[in-house]
Amino acid sequence: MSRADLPLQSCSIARAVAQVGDEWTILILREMFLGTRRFDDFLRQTRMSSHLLAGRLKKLETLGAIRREAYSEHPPRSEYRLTTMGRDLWPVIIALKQWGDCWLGDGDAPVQIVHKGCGRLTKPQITCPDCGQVMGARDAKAELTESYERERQAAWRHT
Amino acid sequence: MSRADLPLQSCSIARAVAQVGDEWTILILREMFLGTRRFDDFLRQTRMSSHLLAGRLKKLETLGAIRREAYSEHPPRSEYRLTTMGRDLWPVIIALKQWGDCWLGDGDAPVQIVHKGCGRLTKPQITCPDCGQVMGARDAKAELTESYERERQAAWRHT
DNA sequence: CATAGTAACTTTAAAAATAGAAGTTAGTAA
DNA sequence: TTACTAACTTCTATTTTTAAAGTTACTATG
Repeated sequence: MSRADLPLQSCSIARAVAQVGDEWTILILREMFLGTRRFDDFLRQTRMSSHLLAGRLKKLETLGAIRREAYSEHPPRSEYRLTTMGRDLWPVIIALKQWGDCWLGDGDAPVQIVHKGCGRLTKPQITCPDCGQVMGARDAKAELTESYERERQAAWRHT
Repeated sequence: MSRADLPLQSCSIARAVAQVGDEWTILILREMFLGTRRFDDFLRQTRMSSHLLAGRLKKLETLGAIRREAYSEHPPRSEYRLTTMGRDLWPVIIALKQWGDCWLGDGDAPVQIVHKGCGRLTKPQITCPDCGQVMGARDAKAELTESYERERQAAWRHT
């Protein structure tokens, strides 16, 4: 299967990955959350090629995760901003950051998060909304819908 | 800059992305969290090419996120299992899943999460460990270390 | 007014990664 | 003996990415 078919899968992770699961898109999102809005600033901060940046921005815009807004007509200039859909990717970026800080870091994390609500430096964590406890991989069990279960077993059978 | 240079960046997100920020690695991790352990099962469930799967598993093993364990000597057969480092990527997968379910889903999520602690279906959320409140992008402010700030401003100047 | 500079891209060509198929190794099962 | 499985590796065609140069539409400087 090629990556082009990922959006068609019934797994929502596969679909998410098809849209934002590549190196450069994630770096663009990082920049967005750091406040970068302009083409050349994305270029400078990520050092990706302009060709790719243009393509990725277009893809994110088509998807609806960012929107382009003109800040000058003459000459034509525009900014890119996150939509609600795009802002909802924050947990993904934060999760990557924390993992990177923890397992690949060399000393201090270059970026720290301040919780505006309480004003403190914080390391956001995943919790269960029902009982409030912190959650990790071992506290969770995946439950598949019947149809998804069938789909996965079908893959097992005939190849 | 090419993707090969990502691991050298001082940003921990860039470093994380260099290791696990590609389509197929994320799908492999999804399978790991669903309990898949064997080469051919990864192949069947992700439908990636065996060439790529072999490469990605090797990379994850070298990194230390998974380990290979023989479950038979004759014939030689092995399983892949998450290490603690690998299990710590759970929040990344969960964040992608929730975003996918919310923004790209068509009806029911194919996978649901049960919190073993309280036994309930749950949608894990990000909270501030200090005050306990749920957090989103708008509740957070990024604070850069001085050296990282300087590094970013240097990119701005001379090109 | 000519030259330099900036922002936001697009085009091109060469290099690298991927996809799909076929092949390999070391067995077990009919 | 033939078929089949698990876990890969090799091969080639196609696609994607990289890096560099070019384009468009201006503004600023001497």
